[in-house]
Amino acid sequence: MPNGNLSNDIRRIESTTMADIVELRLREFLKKKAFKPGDALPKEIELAEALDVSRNVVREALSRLRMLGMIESRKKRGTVLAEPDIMGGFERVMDPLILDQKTLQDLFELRLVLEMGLADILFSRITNKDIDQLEQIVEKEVNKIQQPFRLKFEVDFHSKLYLMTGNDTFQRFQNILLPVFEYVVKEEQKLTGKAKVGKVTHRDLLDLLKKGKPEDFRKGMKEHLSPHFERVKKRTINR
Amino acid sequence: MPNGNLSNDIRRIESTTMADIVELRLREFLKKKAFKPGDALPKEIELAEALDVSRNVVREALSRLRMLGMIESRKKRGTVLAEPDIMGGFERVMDPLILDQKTLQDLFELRLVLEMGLADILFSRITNKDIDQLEQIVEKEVNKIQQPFRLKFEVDFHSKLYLMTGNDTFQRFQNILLPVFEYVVKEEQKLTGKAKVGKVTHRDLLDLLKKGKPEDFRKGMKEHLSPHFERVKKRTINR
DNA sequence: ATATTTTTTTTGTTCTACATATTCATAAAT
DNA sequence: ATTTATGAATATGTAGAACAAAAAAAATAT
Repeated sequence: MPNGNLSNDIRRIESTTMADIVELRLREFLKKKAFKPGDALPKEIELAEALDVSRNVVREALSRLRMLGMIESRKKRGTVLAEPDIMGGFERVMDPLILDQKTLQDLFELRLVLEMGLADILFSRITNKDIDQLEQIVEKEVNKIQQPFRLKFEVDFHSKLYLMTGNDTFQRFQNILLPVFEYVVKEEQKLTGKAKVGKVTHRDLLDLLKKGKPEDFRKGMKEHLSPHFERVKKRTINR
Repeated sequence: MPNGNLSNDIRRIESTTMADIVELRLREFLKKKAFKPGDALPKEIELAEALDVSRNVVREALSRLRMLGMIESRKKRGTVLAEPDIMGGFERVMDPLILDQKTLQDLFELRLVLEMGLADILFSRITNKDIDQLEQIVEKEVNKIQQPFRLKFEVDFHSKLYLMTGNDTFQRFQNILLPVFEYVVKEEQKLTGKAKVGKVTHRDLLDLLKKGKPEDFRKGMKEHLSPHFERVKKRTINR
C-alpha cells in the first residue's frame, strides 16, 4: 500500500494507560468466557484485585464500556453485559467540524454508495402506504420551490427511502451521516457559488419506484446525484 | 411508526450517572466553544470545579472521549482535542456473539447495499494495476476449489474491491462488517446445510470490470450475491 | 402468611496523597 | 556565548480509604 493516509495506517504512539489495558483485558475476558447479554460481571473490587490495579482504573474502563452500551450497572445488583448500541460510538464522533477533510470526503462518498445500493432492498419491501407518503412529500415540495426549503424536502425524501427499508440500523446510519453530507454540500456551494441539482427530480424517482424496476430507479438516482458524482470523480487525481 | 424495534425507538431507562452528564457537558462545551483539533482543554481540576463534581468523575468522562480518540492527554502538557477515530467506536462493539439477531440482519443487508452501490466509484477510480491484482486473486482461486479455501478468496476478492475505491473509511468499514457477514453466512449454512453460490463468479465480475459499464457490473454483482438477496426478501413478512 | 423494618451488598462519588513524565527556567560546563 | 546538565513546577496517572445511595436479602413484627 504505497499510497494512503499514513495516520490511518500507522498506529499512533500514545502513552498507554492502565485504563486502556484494563479495557482491553475486560474485552478479552468477556470474549474468552463467552459472556452473553444478561450475564453478570465480577464485582469492581474483584476485578481490581485480579488485575492488580485500583478500583478507580477499573471504573474508568467500565465507564467506557458503559458508554458504548456494552454493559449496564445497577447498585447492589452489579454489572451485567448488555446488547451494545451499534451506532452509539459512531454517533458520538460524527462532528463535521472536528473531522479532517479526507474523512469527510470518504463519508460523503459512503452515503452516495448507500443511495445507489438501496434500490434492490427498496423494491423488495415497498408498500402502497410508503408510496402514498412519498407522494405527499413530493407534492409539498413542488409547491414551495424556494431555496431555503429545498434542503428540508431533500432530506425528507431521502430519509423516507431509508425508512422504507425497514432496517433500523440502516436508517440510523443515514441519520448520522446526514450532517456530514449537508456540511460538505454547503462547503461546496461556498466555493462554486450555486447549488447544482441533477436533472432527475424526486417526482421522477417516485414514478420510477412505482412503475420501474430496480435498475431503472438506480439509473434515475445516479442522474439525481450526478452533480455529487462529478465531484467525486475529480478526486481520482490525488488519491 | 406503529411497527418497529421498540428497544431502538424508546430510550432505555438507565440510571444516569454523573459521568454520563459530564461527558455530555464536555461535548456541548467543545462544540459551543468551537474547539478544533490541537486546542487544549481546561485542566481536570478546573473542569471538576466548574462542573462541581470530583476529579474522578471528570476523568471517567475524559476517559470515554479518549477511547474514541477525541482527545489526547500527556502529562504536564494537558489534554488536547484530537481528530477522532471515526470507526473506533464501531469496531469495539462489532462482535457477532453479543449483537442481537435483528441487528446482525441489518448489518448483513448494509453490506449487500454497499456492494451494490460500489460500482460507480469503482469504475471512476480503477487502474490497470488494480486489474492485474484482481487477476492474480481470481487465478489462484480457480486452482483451489476446495471448500475451506473458498471463503478466503471470497474475502480477498471483495476486500480488494473496497481497497480500489481509495476510500480508507470505506475500506475499514468493510473490514469491520466482515466478521458479521461471515457469521451470518455460517449460521445460514448450519440451517440449510449447504452454501449457496450465485451463478456469476469472480472471474465474470472481473471481466465486467474490464469491459463492461457500471450498470453491467452491478447486474453481475446482483447475480453473484443472489443467494443472499433471496434471504433478505423473505424478511419482508416480519418487519 | 403478610407487612414492615433492618441489615447487607454493590455501585456511585468524593477526597487525599503520591508517582511520573514533561516542560520551563536556571545553573554549570565547554 | 552556546550548549549541556540540573532542578523546580505542573498536569495527568494511579492508589486507597471513606461514605452515600439504592436495592436486594434477611430478620422482625403484625
